Amino acid sequence: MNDGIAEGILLFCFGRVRIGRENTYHQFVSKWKFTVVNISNYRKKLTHHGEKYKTRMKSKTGLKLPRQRVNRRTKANNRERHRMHRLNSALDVLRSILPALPDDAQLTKIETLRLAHNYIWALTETLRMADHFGEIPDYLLHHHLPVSQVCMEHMGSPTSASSPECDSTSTSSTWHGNSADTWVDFNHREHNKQYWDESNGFYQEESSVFSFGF
DNA sequence: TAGGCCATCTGGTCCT
DNA sequence: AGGACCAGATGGCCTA
Repeated sequence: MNDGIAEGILLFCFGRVRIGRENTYHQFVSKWKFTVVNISNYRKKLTHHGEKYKTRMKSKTGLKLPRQRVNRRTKANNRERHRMHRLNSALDVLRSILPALPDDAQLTKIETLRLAHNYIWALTETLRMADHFGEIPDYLLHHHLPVSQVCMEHMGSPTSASSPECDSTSTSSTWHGNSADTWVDFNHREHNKQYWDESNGFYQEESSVFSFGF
């Protein structure tokens, strides 16, 4: 894979990154440089296992449970805690292999999954286009196109059907939703509003132009 | 202070 | 029976 293709993937994948609750996700991609998220800088919760919940448990139930049941519940809680830790570890691994943001802001869980989804789709699309045309498609590198237009142009392809912006098959309200999400055009540092367009089945941008180029 | 994100607890369900 | 998985509830931390 040459630098042009790699760059195209990065641009396409990071074309939009949710900035959500604060402006800590400064959008930037240094050419063909993947930065591993500094997981150690991620704010860790200063909680002691179960300590802060004992009070709630006691007041909520108000009952003295049989010792056997308490033991079972305790073991189940430990298993569940370890299961969630494994899940979080897997998410950390996923974050580490995704093209990372330059600062140490860590992607949230949902952002990690969405970015991974975008990334896989971009890789797949890039390979498909490279295989078909022998080069990276222009819209990944130079052209300024509305995202919806790019998606519409590829609505027929199997891979594009799974694109977050193009997915018209999903009925998940948590993925598309009906509310506007705030995204950033990282090339222009502009905040754009996206709306789920029910009639067309894709995100419609308030801003009409989306840049894929530097 | 409200809202977002998170860890944890909990009870239900399914599977081995 | 016990473990895995799931979703709802709860409360802490952080930021705007």
